[in-house]
Amino acid sequence: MPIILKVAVLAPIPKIFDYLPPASEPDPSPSLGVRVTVPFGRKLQVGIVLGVDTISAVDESRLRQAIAYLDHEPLLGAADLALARWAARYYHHPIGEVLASALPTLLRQGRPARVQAGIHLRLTPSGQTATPPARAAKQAALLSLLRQHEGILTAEVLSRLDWDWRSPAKALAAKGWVQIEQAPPPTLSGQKTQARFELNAAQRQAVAAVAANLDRFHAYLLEGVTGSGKTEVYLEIIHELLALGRQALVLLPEIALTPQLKARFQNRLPCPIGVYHSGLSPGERLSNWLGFQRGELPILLGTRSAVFAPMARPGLIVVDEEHDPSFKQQDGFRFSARDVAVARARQLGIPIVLGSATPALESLHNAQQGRYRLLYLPERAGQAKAPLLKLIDIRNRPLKAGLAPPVLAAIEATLSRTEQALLFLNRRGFAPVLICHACGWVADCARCAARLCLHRRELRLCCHHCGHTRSLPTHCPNCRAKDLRALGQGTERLETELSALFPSARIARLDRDATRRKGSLDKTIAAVHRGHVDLLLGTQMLSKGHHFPNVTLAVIVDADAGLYSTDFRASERLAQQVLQVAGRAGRSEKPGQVLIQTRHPDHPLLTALLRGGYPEFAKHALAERRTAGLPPYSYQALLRAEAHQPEWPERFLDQAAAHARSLAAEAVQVLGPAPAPMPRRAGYYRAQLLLQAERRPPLHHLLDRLLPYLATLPDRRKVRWSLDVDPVSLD
DNA sequence: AGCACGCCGACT
DNA sequence: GTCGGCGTGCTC
Repeated sequence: MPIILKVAVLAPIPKIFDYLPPASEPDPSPSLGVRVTVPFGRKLQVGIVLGVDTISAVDESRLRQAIAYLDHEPLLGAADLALARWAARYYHHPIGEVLASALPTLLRQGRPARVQAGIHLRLTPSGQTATPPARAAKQAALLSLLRQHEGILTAEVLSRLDWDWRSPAKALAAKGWVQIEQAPPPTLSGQKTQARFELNAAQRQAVAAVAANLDRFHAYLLEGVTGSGKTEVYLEIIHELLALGRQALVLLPEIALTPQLKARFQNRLPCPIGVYHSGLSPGERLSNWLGFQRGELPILLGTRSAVFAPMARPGLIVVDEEHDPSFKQQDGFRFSARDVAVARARQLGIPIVLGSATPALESLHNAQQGRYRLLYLPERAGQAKAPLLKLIDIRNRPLKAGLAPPVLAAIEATLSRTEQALLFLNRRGFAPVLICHACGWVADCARCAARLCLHRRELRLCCHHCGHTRSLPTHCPNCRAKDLRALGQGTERLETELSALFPSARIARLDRDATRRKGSLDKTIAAVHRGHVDLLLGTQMLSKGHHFPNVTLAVIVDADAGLYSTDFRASERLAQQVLQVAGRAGRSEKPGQVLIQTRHPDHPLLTALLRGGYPEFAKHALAERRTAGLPPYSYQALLRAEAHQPEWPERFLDQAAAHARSLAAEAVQVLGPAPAPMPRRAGYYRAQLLLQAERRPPLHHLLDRLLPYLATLPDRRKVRWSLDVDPVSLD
């Protein structure tokens, strides 16, 4: 009887391939989940052994022999493989790519599952007194860094440098000024943990609810306004789990949030804490992934790719800021880390806590349906008072810097109390439109159906969709007139105009442009904390995570874009952003005020938000969704296609739609195809087909049969197409 | 995804 | 007469 390996090659091929075991291995039958190198076409590939069998559908003469196993012990256990299979099926995505996203890059490339000792640099005595070489700037920089860091640069510090330190280090070593050493594996630092926090009644209840059921799957939605102490609840539950010897996986939407959460965890929990996100060096990612997989690290804090990290002793999954759209991957394998996390917890039989001040409407609906248990934290912990929301009707008001008189007065008053104000404007750049006042010409992107945005400091026009930039014209390319005008307002313009209105105020801006330089984000935030900033303005970067205790006024400069958008989720995002920004204000004993500028002060969603906060908003928004038959009252899948030729995407989707309609009972609506909301991007014409159903099974059943059909369409090669199950954005 | 094979235009 | 364009199809 031959032994046949069922191998998922780590490539986007929706197939499992059969191989004969490697010749070199004494034991031909490996554990499932080990990596194996196999000849694949003309190249070698890394794959995962998903099964061992004695028969193959492929003729035995065509089977090739695997080269070698890469692991003695499987990297992915039965549960991890089952999760990958589930995700591949649910998202209709090739299992090989699902598995690839479950592994750190080094393992994906076939490198050994071993933690490499990190390299560190040590200053030698002669190096301490050496004069830095004048002609080698990098060497001199390393020397001065070493002197700043008490003579030692660890692998962690070195990996954060954005220049190549290796050859200068070698040069310094050759001079005898520096020693290059292999660091021992990181050891447990002597932990001094803070006393446990005094929980309030709601927090205690939440902890008790979860702690009572640590041995089985249950999903909890922890809804608590900013400052109500959600983190303390996580910490307390994890504390209990650690006592049981179990592990916790904590997911965050963004890399930027990991350092502060790690610091809070470190302060309170007497154990090492691993971090896993794409900002780490490949070596660090590998070592933390392996540490968690082997059970040496009790806690792993990571972004969405961490959801697949194997757990040696599963205890708990936490998804913090669960409403955040960043949990949905927006290309390739389009999974929702939040939803995969729930599936994973269910499969492992452990609890999962989804935390947010502003839960996704999907999650609230799940709670209402009894699928999740709602844990509510109503009050702000400590003495902090909830900020007061107020709508500012800007219709027919004279605006300065885009701000109405009452807003300007509030800023003035805040400054005079030497408190800080925060302004949220979700549009970077100086102005979103450049128009010729003489002939009406508008600066358009050549490759997108979009306007170019004016960036005045750089004297450039930029496309925010494809990254294309060009220099700012001095006169109209159409009529040669010199009267080009900037329409609309971005953060750069707001900053300029604010500094004219408040000349003595110290103003800082937080957006992608202002924080492009490494470390400048931290610098700005530190300056705000030290009170060196009076007015802080920026995009959604502001609304994430950071606490600014002396901010007592927050201004939402433009709420209207979120109210009348083609995207049905825009208002949900607006409400979430308003409250997240509001959460930055008045955190300590100082009450905060939030002013929301709008031309629609009677809009029912805004008035609901003001009347009863997020819960009231959510009630109305959910009612709207139910009436319109939109998620969470229906389920969607979006088939997208794009091509350089304008007619191809729709032609391809027409065929897809025709087939879908022939397959679909009335249980699934086939909507479209239609041009995408942005019909051209980066030179590609884009169209989409929306499939919607009241229940999931018929939708997935349809997809199961539609996708193989698409693979046979001759026109599929004319387009780039992708399927997005549970899309969060329909563009 | 790679990577070949394969059949039609501008060059030594 | 060849080099090379990217359309088509396969990878156990």
